[in-house]
Amino acid sequence: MTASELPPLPRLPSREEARGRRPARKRALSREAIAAAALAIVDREGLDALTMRTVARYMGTGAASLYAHVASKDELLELVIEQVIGEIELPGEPDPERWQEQLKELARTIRTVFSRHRDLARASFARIPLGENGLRGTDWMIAVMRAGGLPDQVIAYACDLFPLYVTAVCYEESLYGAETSTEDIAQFFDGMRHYFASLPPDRFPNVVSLAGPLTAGDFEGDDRFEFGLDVLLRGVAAMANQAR
Amino acid sequence: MTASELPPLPRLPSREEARGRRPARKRALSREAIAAAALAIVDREGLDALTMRTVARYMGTGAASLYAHVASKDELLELVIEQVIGEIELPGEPDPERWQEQLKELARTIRTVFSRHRDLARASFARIPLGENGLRGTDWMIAVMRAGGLPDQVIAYACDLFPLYVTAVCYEESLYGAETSTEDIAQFFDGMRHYFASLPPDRFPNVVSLAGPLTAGDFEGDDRFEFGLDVLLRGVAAMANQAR
DNA sequence: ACCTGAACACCGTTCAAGT
DNA sequence: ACCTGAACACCGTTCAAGT
Repeated sequence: MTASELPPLPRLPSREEARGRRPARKRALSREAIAAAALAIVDREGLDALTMRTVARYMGTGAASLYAHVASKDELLELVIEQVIGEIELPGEPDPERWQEQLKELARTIRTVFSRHRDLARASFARIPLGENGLRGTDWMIAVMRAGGLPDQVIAYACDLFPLYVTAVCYEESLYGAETSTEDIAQFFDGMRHYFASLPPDRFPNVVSLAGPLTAGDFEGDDRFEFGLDVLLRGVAAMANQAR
Repeated sequence: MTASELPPLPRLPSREEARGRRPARKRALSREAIAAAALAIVDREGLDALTMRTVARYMGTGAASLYAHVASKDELLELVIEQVIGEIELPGEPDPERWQEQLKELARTIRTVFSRHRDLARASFARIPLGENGLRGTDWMIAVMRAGGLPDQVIAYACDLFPLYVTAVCYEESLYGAETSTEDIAQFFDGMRHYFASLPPDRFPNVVSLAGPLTAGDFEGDDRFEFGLDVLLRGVAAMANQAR
């Protein structure tokens, strides 16, 4: 679990860089404890409740004490996300016969894992996972797509595109928070259908006539999510024998 | 531009609903002025600088005064986003011969428009555009895909999927903020390639060997973005003659 | 009816002072 | 060397009091 063997992470230059700020010495144990506390708070009360102060209170200290082990709230989030990515179990050995299905399996697992942690996906989105666990996943994806016989550049771009899609969906879905009941969501979709259906047909003829399908896909099921996976895999598969 | 002719928007129930809060009477002119000020601040200093206080200062009042015209900061953001969506010019009449290219054109335009407004995409992501301008775009997309002969449910899901992809990319790209120079980005990608290349090959063999392609796609050009568009369109096109 | 100063209940982060 | 109380410079939103 230690990142000590990995080379230092590449970063965009930050403003503080100039005035020679040294990263504080940190004890591995405490970093993990802080990350665990942070995740517990997210799981219990959601991302908005995650505050340097709430984490500190959870651990019986003041917020300032955390900065001895963690450089910023952003670094703390990175820690929490890396840990959650670690929960993702990869499907089995890459199988040339089933590479598409295996990629879908991974996507479904990622979605499941994030759904266990409230709206953490919101913080995870748009972060390149360069830690151990993220790399493990990327390495596996490459292996699977190589088994599928895809060209290198297609594989490389797809390694961005798949997680982008999955985490974007997770982000969206996390907005129907834990406090929003299934009925509330159903009613919201119902309301949206009625809204679309009652729009002026001269101005939005297609939206009006497609009100039903636009608001279909029960959010209990996975129709929308599976549709996106299908599209991505068919699209990528179509690039199997092609220079790009 | 007025939404007065549209039916009321469907919403998820909010906590305040219970205690019977009335939406304040608002003067259309001031709402627009506030939205214009907000957009000006975003354009000049970025989304983080957009604050009820900065908007108020910009207009020569206190923050509290804004609440006579706008229910919350979130509503203000919605206003700003609707206005920016209005900047998106739709490609011409749907053409059955060119429907795929036309959809790509729209995607490129959306990306261009958002790139004009700093990191506003961050706020726009995961919002369903139910206003005039968003509906206009959705109606057009449906028309184009109908010209392409796609099944209704495929069209409906694709109306979610395309904007999801485009805004997700915009979100990501907005993280390389205006203050990050092209060289900084190039160096970051360089650093990432070296990072991948210097990982332990026994643990991450595929990442190591694919370090080049993984970090390819100059961010000046649009390779990555175009790859995603290609995948989406090939995938959706593959569903043309299929029950779903 | 509209506007607003002041306040409330928060933030992330810093830093001098303690142990 | 590590920890922390207090402070700094902010937030979104409310509300009593003004006009």
